[in-house]
Amino acid sequence: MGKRQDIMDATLDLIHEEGLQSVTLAKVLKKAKVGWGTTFNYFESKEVLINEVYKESRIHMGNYLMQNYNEHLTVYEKFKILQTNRINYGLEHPKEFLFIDLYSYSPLIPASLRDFDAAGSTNAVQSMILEGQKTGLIKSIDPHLCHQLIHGIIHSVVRGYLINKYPFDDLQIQQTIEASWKAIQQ
Amino acid sequence: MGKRQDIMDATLDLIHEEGLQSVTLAKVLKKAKVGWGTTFNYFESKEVLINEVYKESRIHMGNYLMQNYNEHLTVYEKFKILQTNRINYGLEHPKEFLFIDLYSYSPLIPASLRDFDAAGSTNAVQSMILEGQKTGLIKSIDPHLCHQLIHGIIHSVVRGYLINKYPFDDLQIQQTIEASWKAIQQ
Amino acid sequence: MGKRQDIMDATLDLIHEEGLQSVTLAKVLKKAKVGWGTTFNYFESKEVLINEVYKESRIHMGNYLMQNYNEHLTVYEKFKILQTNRINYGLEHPKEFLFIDLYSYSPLIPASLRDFDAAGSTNAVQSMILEGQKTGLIKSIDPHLCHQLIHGIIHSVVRGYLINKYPFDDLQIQQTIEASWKAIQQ
Amino acid sequence: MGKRQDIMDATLDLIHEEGLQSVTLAKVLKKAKVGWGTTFNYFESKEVLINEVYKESRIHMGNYLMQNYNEHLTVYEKFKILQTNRINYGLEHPKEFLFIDLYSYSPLIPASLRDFDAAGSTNAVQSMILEGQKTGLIKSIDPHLCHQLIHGIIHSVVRGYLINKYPFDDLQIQQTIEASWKAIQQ
DNA sequence: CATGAATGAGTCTTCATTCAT
DNA sequence: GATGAATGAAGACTCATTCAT
Repeated sequence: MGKRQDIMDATLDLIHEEGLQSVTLAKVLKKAKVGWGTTFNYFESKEVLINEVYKESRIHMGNYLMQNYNEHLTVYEKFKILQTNRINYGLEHPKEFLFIDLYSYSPLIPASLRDFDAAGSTNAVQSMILEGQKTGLIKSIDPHLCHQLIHGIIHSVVRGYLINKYPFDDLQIQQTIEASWKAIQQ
Repeated sequence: MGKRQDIMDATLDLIHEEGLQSVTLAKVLKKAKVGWGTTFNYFESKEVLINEVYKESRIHMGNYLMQNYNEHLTVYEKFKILQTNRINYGLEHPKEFLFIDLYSYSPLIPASLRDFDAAGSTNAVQSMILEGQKTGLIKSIDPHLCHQLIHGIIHSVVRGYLINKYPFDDLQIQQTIEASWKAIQQ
Repeated sequence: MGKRQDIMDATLDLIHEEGLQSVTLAKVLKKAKVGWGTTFNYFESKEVLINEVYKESRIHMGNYLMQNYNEHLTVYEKFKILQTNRINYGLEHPKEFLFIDLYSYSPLIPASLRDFDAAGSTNAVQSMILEGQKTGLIKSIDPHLCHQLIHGIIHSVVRGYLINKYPFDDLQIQQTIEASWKAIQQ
Repeated sequence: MGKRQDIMDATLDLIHEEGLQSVTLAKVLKKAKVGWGTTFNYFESKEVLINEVYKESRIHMGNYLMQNYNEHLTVYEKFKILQTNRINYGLEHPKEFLFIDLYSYSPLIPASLRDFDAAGSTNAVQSMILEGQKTGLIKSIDPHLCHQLIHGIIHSVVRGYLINKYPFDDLQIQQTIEASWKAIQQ
């Protein structure tokens, strides 16, 4: 049971351990304990495999980001939940988090894949921003820029933690979320 | 004179156009219009070539970041200059900017190279943060975290612009710098 | 079945025809009618391939040298059998014989490979010499020198024949063996 | 002084230190402290250079072998002088001795070069054998075979010494010469 | 004469992909 | 479905040779 998943798991592990460019199918199938042919039964090429892993990670993260989120919360509550979820996702699932970050900006990624909105989380962030701007809570800056800004803070800070630059506990998490809120607050 | 530079320029161009992993020496030397042997006369391996390009870019950016900077400015002036310079560097030299961002977090980079402080700009940022925290202008958060935070905003926002997510003119630049200041302001 | 052996055979043929230094994998795999990848499925590098061919040749020769040999023969009978076998091996298997001679003295060979005693034939020669010296049949000279001496005669003479310097039939074989015996006889 | 000789000396040194196949012109000209162009001013190709080094070594050895030799000595005296000289040449000039041995049996050597009789030493050995056979001192075996036999003993034994298999002083030298004489003595 | 930058054919090696079993 | 032997295009790197100065 689960050869397909074994292959994807092994791929993500290898990306995390050795980096995307040094992942070879030979390593993947050795780690996943499957044969050459099996791999190609499930994924028609290496590229497809990588893209599937990315897609799965995006869906996984997308769902995670939407935890505790609902339409009826205040803007600030939405903001806090989305940012907290994003941080926690990075802390709990660093492999997926870093791979998404890396691959999203790689020239190899198909545009359609990069832009797809898993679980509607991108849309949630956008509408939270628009709502905040309408009510005067959030500064009137280009919503995409605003999105990139608060998103970028989280990724940068979590990435810095993951390569061991500094401690990152509850205190730092609060500070980071507050900083990102101040950054865009009216 | 100039073959060495031709090779490095061609390399950086190719990294920008096709991504680090799809840079092959064959493409580089074709673009630089030199022969195989020539490449190896100047760089003992492909790895060395990439590292040299990175180093040169870091030095270039380091010097750029220090423009108009001096010890006697106020904390806020220092902050503004360093952040503005970083943005402008990204806008004027996107190839170097993106490559530095990419390679700095790649598993291929030698640690010594990643951590070297070209032109003292890293140090300038650090001491600006410490000075601001001492005078109560900047929040008391881990200085490395603070550094990563304001650095990350710029990189994220410029990177977003460079892949055409939104317009990015004087207004947006001001907004970004202000946002990054608010993020860490006491 | 037999790709591995095809590759080794082609390698030995090429070494014999063109010399060790002009053996390229391209020639080997063309002669063996296999693809590039196949070669590396069986031998992790060219060096390993050469060493395997050497090892196989040494084992082959080692077994051949021990034909008709047993512990209970007289010293002279042992001597005659070992020397005759060595000559016949050279005549029947010139490719292996010359390659062993060549590679054994090459700086490329790993010491462990050079010194391994395939089929115990080296040991057999040594103990034959020691036994002969104890019974007074063979002169009291350093056993390794003695070994090198009688071994060297055979190799030199067979090698001379193989590059067509003179006829080499039963008569010459007898003369050579007798000469090598007289050389060390008390 | 003598760029040409510097190059040849460096070549022979390198052959001795690293083996014929790992000698590159780059190493030679670095060791000889000359430029690329200089090398090609004196030797039109690498092959020519190697052949010149071989030729020079052969002439050197040829002259050495003829030391103390003259037509009027007895057969045994001639034999002893020629064999002793050959051993001493090996001991005093191992680089040339081993290279000659190696290259003479390499498939790369031009036949004309292999067969040329520097200083007439080959001829001296041949006529010594013929004279000895005529007077009944030496066995009636093919003169070329006989030549190869006594030549081969020396090379094998000296080569064995040079790679440190056993001590080789006056005693062993005498034993070796005597052994080679017994081998062909009537 | 002496030099060394420039060259590219040739070498080993990697790795995604195919296909017969 | 599962397997892995066979493959060859494409990669980095070497090194003898040329030629302008």
